[in-house]
Amino acid sequence: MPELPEVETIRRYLAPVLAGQRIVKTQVLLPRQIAYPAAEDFTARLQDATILHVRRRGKYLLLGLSADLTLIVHLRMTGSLVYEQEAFEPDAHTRVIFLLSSGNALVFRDTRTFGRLYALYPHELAEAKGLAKLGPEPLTPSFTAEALMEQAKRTTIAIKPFLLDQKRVAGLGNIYVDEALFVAGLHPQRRASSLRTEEWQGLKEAIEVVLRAGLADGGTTFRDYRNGSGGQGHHQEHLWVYDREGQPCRRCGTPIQKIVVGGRGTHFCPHCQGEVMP
DNA sequence: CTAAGTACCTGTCCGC
DNA sequence: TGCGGACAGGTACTTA
Repeated sequence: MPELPEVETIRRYLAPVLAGQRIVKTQVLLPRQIAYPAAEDFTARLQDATILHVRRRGKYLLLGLSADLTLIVHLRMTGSLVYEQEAFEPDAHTRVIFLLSSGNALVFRDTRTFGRLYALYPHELAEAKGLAKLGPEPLTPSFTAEALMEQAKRTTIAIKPFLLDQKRVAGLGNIYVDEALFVAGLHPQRRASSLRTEEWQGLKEAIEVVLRAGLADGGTTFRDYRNGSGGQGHHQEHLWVYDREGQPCRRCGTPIQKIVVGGRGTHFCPHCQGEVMP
């Protein structure tokens, strides 16, 4: 579900409302979603910790706590993290509840239960397997066309799975990769190593454009995504290609096609997005 | 090392 | 209506 714009939307809402609050109690309803440490130790570590700040890296939410602890949340496909200000009853998909000193609660819900939570001390950060390996963060100066191009020299894969690999760029998922490739005018099955210098520059800028557009709309909600206050995003109303199979391209009117690339459903305009072999 | 396949889960939708 | 199968926004592990 959530990609960089969705996770960042959640972060922006939660950061000011959580800062300064103490975790009064942690209730783990589905222990297997606690990746590290074991659920009992997880709750013990968090007991009475104060939330200092809320940061993000790629699709990981990083809550900096007192006592040098970091509460890490990865929402994977269907997770949500919502600040509940009314009295609430856990529903069928409520997995973890953090009761806070304000009397409100931070609630982790997850239908498919792929999401993972960690409470780590600095020397344990490698327990969050993907976190340390993340590539450059888009929307920061570390993200450059040159770095992308350099990565592509050593691979034979198509540009679509290339961009989905979090080690190459952090935070992109299936929606925004399809959107970025449309904006850049690149066919998803092009070999990454076949892109010319100008195409890498255009792709880098397209990634920035689609991520900023998603952020401006508060993310994309198809079904499960909710922002930090439980609301929906609106970017699904402005997508170029994703989930638009058979509908006319917003640029040229040609029906959007859906194919499978790297095992993932892939939407593109056969007219606007060039050739597989340029 | 890369790359591809599979596993992890629940829910929804589509065709029969 | 009911049922089986395909598919879904992501990652980690295994295998070649």
